[in-house]
Amino acid sequence: MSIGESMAGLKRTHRCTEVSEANIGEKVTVMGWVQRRRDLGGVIFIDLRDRTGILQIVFDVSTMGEESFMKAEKLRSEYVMALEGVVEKRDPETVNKNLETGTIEVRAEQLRILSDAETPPFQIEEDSDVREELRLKYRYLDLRRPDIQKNMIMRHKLANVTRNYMNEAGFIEVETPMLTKSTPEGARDYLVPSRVHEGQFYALPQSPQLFKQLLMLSGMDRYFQIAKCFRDEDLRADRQPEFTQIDMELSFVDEDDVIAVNEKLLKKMFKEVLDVDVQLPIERLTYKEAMDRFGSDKPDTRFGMELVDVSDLVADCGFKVFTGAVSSGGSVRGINAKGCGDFPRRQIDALGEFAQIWGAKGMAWIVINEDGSLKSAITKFLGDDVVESIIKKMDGQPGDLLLFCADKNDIVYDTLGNLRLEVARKTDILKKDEFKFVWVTEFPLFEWNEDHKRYVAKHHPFTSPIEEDVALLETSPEKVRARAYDICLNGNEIGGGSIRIHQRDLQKKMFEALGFTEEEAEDQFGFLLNAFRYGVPPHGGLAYGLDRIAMLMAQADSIRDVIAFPKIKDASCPMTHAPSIVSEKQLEELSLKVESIELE
RNA sequence: GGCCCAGUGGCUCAGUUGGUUAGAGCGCCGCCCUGUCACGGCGGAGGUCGAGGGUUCGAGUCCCUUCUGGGUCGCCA
Repeated sequence: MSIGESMAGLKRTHRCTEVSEANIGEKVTVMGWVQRRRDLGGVIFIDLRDRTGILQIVFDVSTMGEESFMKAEKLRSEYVMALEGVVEKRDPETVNKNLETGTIEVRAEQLRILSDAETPPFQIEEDSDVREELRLKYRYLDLRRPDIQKNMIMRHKLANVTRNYMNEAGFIEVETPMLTKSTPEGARDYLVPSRVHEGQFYALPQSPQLFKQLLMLSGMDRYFQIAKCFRDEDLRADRQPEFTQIDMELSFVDEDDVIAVNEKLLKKMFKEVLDVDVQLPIERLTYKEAMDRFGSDKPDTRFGMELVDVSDLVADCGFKVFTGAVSSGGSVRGINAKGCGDFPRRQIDALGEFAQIWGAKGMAWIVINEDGSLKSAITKFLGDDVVESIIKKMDGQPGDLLLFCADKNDIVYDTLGNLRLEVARKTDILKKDEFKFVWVTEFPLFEWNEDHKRYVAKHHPFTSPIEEDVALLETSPEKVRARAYDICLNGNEIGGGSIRIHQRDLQKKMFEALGFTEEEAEDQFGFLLNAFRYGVPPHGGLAYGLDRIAMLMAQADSIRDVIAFPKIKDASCPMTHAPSIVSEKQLEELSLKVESIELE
């Protein structure tokens, strides 16, 4: 039979670690969970836990009487108790330096067991290495663990700092609809059937994009929202189907204005949440620079190992793989893995296999031995002069490992960009407590989609092209640069935005370039085009992935560690078992029929 | 959808070239213990080795299939 005493007549006076030496001699009432029990016979120590930490309670048979003591003997892990007692200073030899409250303890006078508890399926403790499957099934217990609670509190601070800053900076928080219109462009939508409109569907927002633009048109001037967003795509360690954006939009601004506001926000966030100083201004790279130097549009700038273009050096050498790549419009580039010349052959081969994930047909390499001699399968094809010039250009020193990729440019970038990260991981040079920001600007406006055989917007269709490139919209769309910018932190895209199109004609031209017919544009975005007839301020904005920022701040490996109730890989919830089948009656009301389901 | 990794008491793991009755630590239960804080001591319970099939005299171990979870590529305007 379960125990569950009333707390009537008791009022909590302190949270666990709010009790301090200042309270010595006072009677206090504390409540919480039993973290640990140390039963020594005539005296029992209980570590009482709440979200603030641990407080030691002493039950002493000689001072509290047999009957009360017998109740204390029943206490077990995770029981919920209320306790009245007197705060005492501990003897010097019994001080626990590991506890915030280690110099005091509470001598129990009256105990109530508010709730008993079954033994939890895993121990509630910090740095638990229980498998995540189980943790998520019992997430409500997992959330009792101090490190996850710390993450939740940190996330709260992050949101709170953001709200305060945005308010001070003149932003108004406006809620936008969760039930909205499906737009096939972009990620898959989560659809919500309408009961009233038979056969029709709402979509959950992928972002408040169109609404925030309309709010600018409405004269809100500066809007922000901490907004839930939804995308029905496959999950990753840093991707959930529902996630939170810090979303903002500003009127009468250019790129520099948006960046200035956000640099101050980032500085404040990291100062107030982590006490980390972000140096302003944050470095800016154009997309082209980012790709040329780091092989990535979200470069990790915590370390060098930048890409070096050696195409001109090898264009006429005797190695067909290299000359072929150059003559067909691609390139040959390399990275210098400093001090990795001692990698065993097996590890170099593993890097070669890794390179193939990114589409490279192979990976050439040169080891510069400590005595200056070379080990490589390709030097004999290149010729001494070429090898020497390559090593010079790449600053090859004894003990270095040079890695090369020769292919079409996008494959070279992808391969070397990822090899660069892989080598960094293998050599353990990435420090999670180092925070390196970088803006990446001037993204291409479009990218070619091979499946659909047309250009698609790289950011979204409302992104303004750079003015001098507008003429290229009809002739060579691939060359048009966008007034778009991403903010990256340690190789993660944590936010992105753009200056939007505010001219109706240009917006129409954009839809044309994307292959929309006038009817399609009208059907999907008619309300926006229509709104644009009525006076639009130039505007732009940005949206952060709040979960990702929280993850990096918490130095967590997964976004799930900073989300209270995350979904797992197949987008289901192991605790609630959502999604689930619904009753015939519910389907009927929605005029829906499920054609076939696999029976369990 | 592809590839890679993992699955052995409640938890975390070990388990040799296939060989007796599958082990450890933590947790749990009982008894003892008045200054512990990873309390200690003594005793105890707890396992269809993810599931199914196959090879074999014999399978936790080898093979096939499958399930579950993680990572990743595709995908994510």
